[in-house]
Amino acid sequence: MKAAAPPVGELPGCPPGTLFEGRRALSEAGVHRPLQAGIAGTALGGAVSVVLSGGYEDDQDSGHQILYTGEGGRDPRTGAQTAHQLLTRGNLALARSHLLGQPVRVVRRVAGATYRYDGLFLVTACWHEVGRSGYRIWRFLLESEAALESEGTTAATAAPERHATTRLRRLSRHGAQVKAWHDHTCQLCGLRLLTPAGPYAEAAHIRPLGQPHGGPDTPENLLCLCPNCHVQFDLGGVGVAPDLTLLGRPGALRQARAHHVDPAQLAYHRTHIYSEEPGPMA
DNA sequence: GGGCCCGCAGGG
DNA sequence: CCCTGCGGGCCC
Repeated sequence: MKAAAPPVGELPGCPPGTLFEGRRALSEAGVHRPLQAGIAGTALGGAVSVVLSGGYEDDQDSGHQILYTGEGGRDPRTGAQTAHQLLTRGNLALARSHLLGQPVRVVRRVAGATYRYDGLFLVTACWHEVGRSGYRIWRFLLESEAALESEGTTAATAAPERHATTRLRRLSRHGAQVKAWHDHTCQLCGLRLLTPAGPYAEAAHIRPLGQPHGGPDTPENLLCLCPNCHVQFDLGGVGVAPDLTLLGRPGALRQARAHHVDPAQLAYHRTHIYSEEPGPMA
């Protein structure tokens, strides 16, 4: 008999705002089981809850948006980063939540040993960067589900489009042009996906638009991709080397005469989105 | 199923 | 500030 998967989402009798005295109480209520770790969950099932206790200087918390730093690689005595953070344990769990579009319970330490359950958040971005220490750290953007919903129902919102997954994808003004240059052929795998209404392709930003990445909406920052390659590219399973050969699979980036791809954006994707780590089910 | 390793505690 | 801690995921 396998242990029951930890419950995801809202817990009955525990609405946002519920207070807990100490980690023990949090644990016994099932809101956040571990007594010390900040991330709860499994490598396959994803993260189910996180605790923000202000331990990371780099974390930013603006209420509905939280920039969360992954775990590991720190000296337990000094807290200094002394090794790369790996996509394992809690970091992998959060990356799985991103992939699965699975909500994460967020708990904040509000004073002393008092913790407050603050509702469900989605992992809307997942990337890595090299910090001042010279070591790689993983970062996760958590956004309040409630805030995302009200954003979606606000008629005034412009370009952002959220699909079934939590990947934030925005429409490009130059998408049609880039697709035309490539005749709707995927630049990664060469597929030209046919439908009765015509060939289908997607315009994929190399360096994602908007925070935290801040990529430009220009043709030089776009690729013409099939839906499968688009997903894998956005989630870091495939990258493009400086010589335009592919990373993570055989092949090379297909080019069109009129379409200049900015090497700097490909470099950004390599150093922040693409990851060589094979993942739990490779 | 058992040990091992780990962490945004908590108190002294 | 330092050290003991405890449950849980995960690998053997």
